[in-house]
Amino acid sequence: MRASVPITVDGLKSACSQCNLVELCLPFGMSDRELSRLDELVGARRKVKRQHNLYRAGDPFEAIYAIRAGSFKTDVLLEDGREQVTGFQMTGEILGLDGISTESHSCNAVALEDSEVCVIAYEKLEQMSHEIEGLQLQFHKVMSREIVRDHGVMMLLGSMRAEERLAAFLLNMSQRFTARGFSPSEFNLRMTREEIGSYLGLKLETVSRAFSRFQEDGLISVQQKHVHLLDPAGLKRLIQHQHGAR
Amino acid sequence: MRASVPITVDGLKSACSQCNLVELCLPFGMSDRELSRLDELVGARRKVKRQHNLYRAGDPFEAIYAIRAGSFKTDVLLEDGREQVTGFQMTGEILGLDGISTESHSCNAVALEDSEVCVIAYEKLEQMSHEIEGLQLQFHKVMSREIVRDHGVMMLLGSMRAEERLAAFLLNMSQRFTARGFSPSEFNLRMTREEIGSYLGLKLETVSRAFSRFQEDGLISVQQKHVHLLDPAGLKRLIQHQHGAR
DNA sequence: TATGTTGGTTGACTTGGGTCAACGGGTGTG
DNA sequence: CACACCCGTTGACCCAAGTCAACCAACATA
Repeated sequence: MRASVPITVDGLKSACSQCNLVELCLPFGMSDRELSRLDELVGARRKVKRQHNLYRAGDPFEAIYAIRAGSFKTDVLLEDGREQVTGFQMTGEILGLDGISTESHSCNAVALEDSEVCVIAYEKLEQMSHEIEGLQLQFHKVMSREIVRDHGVMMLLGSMRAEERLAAFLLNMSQRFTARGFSPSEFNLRMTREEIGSYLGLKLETVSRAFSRFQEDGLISVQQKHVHLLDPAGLKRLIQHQHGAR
Repeated sequence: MRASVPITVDGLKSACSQCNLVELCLPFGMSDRELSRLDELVGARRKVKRQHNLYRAGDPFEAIYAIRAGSFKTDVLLEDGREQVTGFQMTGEILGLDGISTESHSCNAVALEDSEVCVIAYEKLEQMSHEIEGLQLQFHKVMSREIVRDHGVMMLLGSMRAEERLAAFLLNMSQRFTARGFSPSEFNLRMTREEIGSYLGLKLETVSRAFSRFQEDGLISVQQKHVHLLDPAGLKRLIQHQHGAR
């Protein structure tokens, strides 16, 4: 199994006001004055090595985390060992919101590559939300966005066929890479076929076959984790007109 | 199609401090003093007739809603007409949180029976959250609970077989009816087989067959929307040991 | 540089749940 | 009170995706 949680707290404070992820992360839309006050909020950074947990289901909830570098997956486990990946998170996205409701985390967060997060003590966030106008609103928006995103995944899992799911997944990845200044059409996935499958409610073989099919059809070219979207419009079309779907 | 939105605003103010849903709803865990201040927050009640929309995807976001009586479903639609029910909501539960992120609603909320909601203007909620200690925390918990709930549905859609899904659904309904002081083992569903199917990612025929199967096996007795859980432990077992699942 | 291990692909076969169709019972409306 | 329509049930058939298995490529470790 995985090694236990490595807590590597850097002494250096993170500065939101200096961070190039501002327009993706919690501080989005806040004034300069508010931003500088926000710097107090972010306590420290923490490095998480590939395959290590940022937190586990059942851990007491104390902080939320903004991804500064790298990427994560979150998953929930059933008693009988079945796993469901509930999301993949990239830089600027917030992890740990699930923990607020019961004051303990309800899922596992695992780094897909060596990563670094900003630790935001929840108590402090609550307190500063009372003071900083824009922070409360922005935090609510972040939570709301997570809810909307989850509804999208439910749509995908509940009413799309295998190839539609993968197409939607690839387009979503593309869009998120684009928002981070990377190529919309060419990127390296950080997760395995099995993790993609778990997220999409499919077996890894089905994911692999769908990749191959897309390649045959000239929609993409894939080699291992490297994906090149050759015909994004074609992928979109695939989702819209269901081919006789469920 | 459905009739357009009927806005029936009662003049009478709702009083959280007088409401018997306190321990289920937004005010949960707040002090008496805080509770009485909360009464200002809830502007008016609004009645929504069966099959009518409380709000629709695209509507500008202005308020969230606490269900005072009745029940709702929320759903998202794809361009090609596919529908996915994202949730069923009962008294004391909060609707509309999806709207915060983009300032417009991302799903439809439809009453499953003649219902009534408390209208909570979002602006006012924001403002009062700055002032009332417990309100902000409680609101965050409500949002977080929604996220956790959605993860549960993703688990269900992504890694359970048809009968497991229905069993999980029935146990969830039972638990929620219990929390509202109704029988844990006998209740009337408010939604059709098709709506259950959409929620569970199944066709209505499959839902119907699973109901029949459970009845044959002596786990439940069903007649139309009336359900009697004869062997809840058996239903739980059905979920835990997958019978050779996907 | 060898070597084990993990991740990905592909094929052959099986099956759970979707599809199509017929039918019967409830219920809400005029 | 009657009629229509919607809702639920059941059967027969089919297909998308799961299962099982073999194999290969990449990569990490010795």
